[in-house]
Amino acid sequence: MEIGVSVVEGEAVVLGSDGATGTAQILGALASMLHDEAAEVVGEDLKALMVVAARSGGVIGRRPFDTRIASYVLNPTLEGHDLTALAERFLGTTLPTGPDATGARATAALRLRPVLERELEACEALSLFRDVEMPLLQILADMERRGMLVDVAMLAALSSEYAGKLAGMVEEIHALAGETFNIQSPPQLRTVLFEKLKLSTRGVRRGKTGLSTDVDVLRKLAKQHPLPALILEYRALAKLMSTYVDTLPGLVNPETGRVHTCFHQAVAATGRLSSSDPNLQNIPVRGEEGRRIRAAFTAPPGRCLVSADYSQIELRILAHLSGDSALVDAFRRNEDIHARTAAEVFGGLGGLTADKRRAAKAINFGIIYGMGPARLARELEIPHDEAVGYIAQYFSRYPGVRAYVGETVASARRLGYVQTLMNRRRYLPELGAQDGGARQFAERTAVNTPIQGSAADLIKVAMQRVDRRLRQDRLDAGMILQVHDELVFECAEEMADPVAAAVRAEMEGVAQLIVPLRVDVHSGRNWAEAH
DNA sequence: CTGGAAAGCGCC
DNA sequence: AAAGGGCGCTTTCCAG
Repeated sequence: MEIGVSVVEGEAVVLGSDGATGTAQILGALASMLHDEAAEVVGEDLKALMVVAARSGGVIGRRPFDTRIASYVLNPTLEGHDLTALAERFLGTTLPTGPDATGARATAALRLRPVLERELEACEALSLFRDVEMPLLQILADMERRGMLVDVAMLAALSSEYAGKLAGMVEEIHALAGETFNIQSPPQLRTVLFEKLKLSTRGVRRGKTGLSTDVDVLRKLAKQHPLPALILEYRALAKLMSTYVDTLPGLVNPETGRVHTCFHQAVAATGRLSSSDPNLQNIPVRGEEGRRIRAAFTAPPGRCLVSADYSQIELRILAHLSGDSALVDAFRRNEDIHARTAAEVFGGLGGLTADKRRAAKAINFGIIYGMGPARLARELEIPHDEAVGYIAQYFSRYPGVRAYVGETVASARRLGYVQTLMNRRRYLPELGAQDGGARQFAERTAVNTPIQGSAADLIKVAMQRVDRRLRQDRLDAGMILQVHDELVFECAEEMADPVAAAVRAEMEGVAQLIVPLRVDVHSGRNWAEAH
């Protein structure tokens, strides 16, 4: 049996191969229909359907085909991945919309499958689609359904505490400024800093509307006046308050007492997942207050959280892709990579200082992102020519990386796209742009995307391996979160050790790169402890 | 009133 | 020259 599915306005419309259409409003009926594992379900946004089906014990066939994700794998940055756009692009038909058009839309989904499959085959991405992205669909649905427990009382306590602190800071800031103004308004703040207090604007960057007041600028200004530092402190706390402390409780599902984030599988240009409502991929971790918020993400009594994150996965991928002998050597010896770069760039003499390591870390990341000397100079607060020297020294010590960067950009210009380890493709038409700025941006993207995107490939495969292993071993543990290089599980407290061992083994064994993959695993009562 | 741009910032 | 890659969310501010 073949079923076309179109999810319109959150309502699943099912089309049987006999052509009969119907709106499945009763979830039980839908689930039983989909319980037929022989069914081949074709449609868009199948994850929503899987969440529904899983609730009633149903499955979505053996070989689901999601048209949106197929389109995304073919060309992630294209504007429309919806059925209407795909029908236009691949079938040359204009699809009707609305409640009466569901049958036509489901039919289009069925017709699109063979077309999209041929396209995927043509760019050798069929395996990525069929063996990685489609199996991930069910895993993400399960993760969303499980959700994560949030200690709302803890957040409420933080809220009162922060409210008091913020109120005090507002008074202090207004007193220091000599007037009351909206601290959260960059234009008003700009007036206070540069017109009223007449702070020096030397070296202050400009945005589109005038002088910037962002964190870098305020840090510089802090040397002239006590106000900027206070603003920074206020902003940090206000950010935590409005984005997390006061918002998260409202996103807790009253039936489960948990937050059920939505993972998006066809959004990020590199192949990464994204997360929303709430975004659990940007929960604070740095700083004392950040960790207090993270600690509000917990496991229920008797259970605990296990977190496993890849160590330096992007730099390891750079080592693999470039084959640079020094970089490969460093990882094979399991060295501290930032210390190694510090030694290479600054010489082994004088020993490793905290400053040197911090600088080396900035350079290591800068290379991945295609950083120029100006940015490095700003970040390290050093003269521009010194930054130029460091970058030159880096490339002379890691010549394989230099060659890789050059070859990657050249190949991208020739082909018009770059690819990841699993043939995820990203087209970069801007490489041929007249506008130098746009072209350089595309060149940085050409270098970064294979690295970031390959990391995304690997962790997606890892998710599948770990999920299968946990089921095989009958471990009472469920994956609940993915944060790009980290997986989080909830499990029975006494199972933490075997879960950790299984997770580590599956993650480290996900692929044989020319350097080993390393995973750090921790467990705890809450996410801060487990990190 | 809503929508969107801009600025800013949390994470990897 | 305006900058390192990728996201999502908040607030402000202004236009419709």
